[in-house]
Amino acid sequence: MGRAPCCDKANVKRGPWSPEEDAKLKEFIEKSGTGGNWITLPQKAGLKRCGKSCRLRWLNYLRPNIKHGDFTDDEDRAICSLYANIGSRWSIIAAQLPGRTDNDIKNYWNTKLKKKLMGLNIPSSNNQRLPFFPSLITPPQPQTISNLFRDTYNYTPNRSLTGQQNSMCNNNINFSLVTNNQYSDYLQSQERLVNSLKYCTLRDNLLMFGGSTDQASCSSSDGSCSQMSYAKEIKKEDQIGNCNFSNYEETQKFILDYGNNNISSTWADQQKPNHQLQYDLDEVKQLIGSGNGSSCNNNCLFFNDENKTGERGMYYYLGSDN
DNA sequence: AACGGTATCAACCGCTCGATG
DNA sequence: GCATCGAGCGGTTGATACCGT
Repeated sequence: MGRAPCCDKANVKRGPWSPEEDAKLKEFIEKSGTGGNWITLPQKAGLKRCGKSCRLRWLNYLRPNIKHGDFTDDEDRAICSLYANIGSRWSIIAAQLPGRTDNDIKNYWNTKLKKKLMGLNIPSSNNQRLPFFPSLITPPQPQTISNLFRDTYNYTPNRSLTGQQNSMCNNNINFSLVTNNQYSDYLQSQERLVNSLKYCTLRDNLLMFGGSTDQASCSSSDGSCSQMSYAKEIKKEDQIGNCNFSNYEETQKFILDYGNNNISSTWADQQKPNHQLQYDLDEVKQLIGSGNGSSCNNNCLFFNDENKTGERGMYYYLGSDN
């Protein structure tokens, strides 16, 4: 048995709202509020509409300080950065953009922004290296950086699902070529990576994610840093796609800022690490290779480390050690 | 002017989650 | 612990505006 409908669909009006209905709803809510009950609101307001419809109309169109259209470059950047990190969590993204609704952002993303950022050529056959990078970030780029991202595009769609789940240190979220070879998933991952790259810049051979291009460099201790300081160490022959760190010096230390993973906090809050931990290369390799769902996106390295933190699923910022 | 294809976006649908009894 | 309900969410749809031929 299916769920009971939220209202009598035969007796409610559907489709576009008339100016009269808008005025009625606006006047009622401004006068009486929603009362925390959308289901009974239309009856009280004298509207022949479903409560859900009223709620949507109010939240997306009638409530004060709503902005429509004309997204700014800063808003574009924020949307892309957030999408690259958390995916299509439109309500969370909207919460970071005052005056914007989740519906608006979703529509904007699906109809404009996505296309604006997608300059991708779809491979005509499997195992084909994908060209994409030069069209999105203005050349010339330092060779090491180019190679870093080019190497992430060794697409091998026929790889087996068996075996260890490799985390992908490619500045992407859930770039799961190994665990999921569905082509659509691959495209989605690509899209997010492209979105990340669109808004990264180079400063002193460091890769900067998010924020404005003139954002000052910072130490890894202040928590606002979004730099991936190890980028300059990557060599062409490194196998970044499966997190092979073989070209790192064994004595190299990784500073990992201990962050929080409270998704409901504001975006700014999530950028503030609480403290730092220091790992050597072996530890990092071990954590990444543990197969416990570890992953890497933007400058965040996700893994479980119960030994040091006593908690699971926390994430860390890969900071600078120099 | 007519037509077909595409883009846009408001609105809907169905699901999940948390609150409540 | 379970059932029920409403709010909220993300995906999808459909009307229509726009554009090219």
